Amino acid sequence: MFIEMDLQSEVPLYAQLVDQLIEGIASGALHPGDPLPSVRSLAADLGINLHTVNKAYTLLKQEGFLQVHRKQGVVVNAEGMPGVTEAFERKLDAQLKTLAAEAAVRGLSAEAFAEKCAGAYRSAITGGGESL
Amino acid sequence: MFIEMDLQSEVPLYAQLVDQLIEGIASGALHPGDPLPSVRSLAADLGINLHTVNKAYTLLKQEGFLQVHRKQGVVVNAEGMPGVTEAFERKLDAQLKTLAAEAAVRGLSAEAFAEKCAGAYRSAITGGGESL
DNA sequence: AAACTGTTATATATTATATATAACAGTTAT
DNA sequence: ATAACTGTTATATATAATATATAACAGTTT
Repeated sequence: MFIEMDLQSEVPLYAQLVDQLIEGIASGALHPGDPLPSVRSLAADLGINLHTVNKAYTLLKQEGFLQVHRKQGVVVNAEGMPGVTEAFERKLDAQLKTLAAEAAVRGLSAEAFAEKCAGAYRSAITGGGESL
Repeated sequence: MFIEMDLQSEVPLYAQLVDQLIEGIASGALHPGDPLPSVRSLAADLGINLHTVNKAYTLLKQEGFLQVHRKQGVVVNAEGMPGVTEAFERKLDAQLKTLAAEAAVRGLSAEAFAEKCAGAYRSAITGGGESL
């Protein structure tokens, strides 16, 4: 598995897992229909509790990223990913505004900020290594 | 005051206050040297506790956004704002990557994401109203 | 002297996070 | 069918984060 937990991080473990699974889908490491490890085996691999994994799976299921087939277990939603909902747009706008404000105050130019954002998108869909 | 607390938000009150003060500086509503309300009066205005305001002020002071003159009280750092530190760059990169990954998975194009980011920066430095 | 400033200390209540153990119904493989 | 697995649910516990309440202190300001 390409997932690693940072026990020192201020980000909750279940949130780290949610983020990394979405990044896995964005990068193409995970495709619609792909099976995911069971809550117990993934918890064992990561050295965390079963319920922490289950919380992440449940959140991703509620948002439409994952499905649970009674047979195959948990899989990446084979019917496609959720679109740009109003709730996501609100979250995106709010977080971008907070980040942009601090960036501007610290003297990061609009162009430099834009390049950071573009790089983050590129990094997300290629998975990992930064380009220039 | 231009600050409003959302008691229903999942974002902690002290964090909402931190964000809105930084946005106030970014938009030009607050300038270096400008005095801020006392922890007691601002807490009373917002209907929250003195210690919640103090926590926000303390964080902003540690990061270099605010100063406390024994006479004038708390002011926006008159010696200028902190620059782009490595810690901020790490936080910015990590949060942008998370947001970009979800945006990409949901089908938001690189161009649409870039425009959202540019709009957030514009919105931050003008303060509020969205442009097109 | 009175009213204010940030700061610190102590205490309490609520919620979020994470773990532990156990059990259930359904599925898969031996 | 028995055993091993699946997600799911329930219960309990421990720790940390968040927020409030009350009080006090030293230093300013009026």
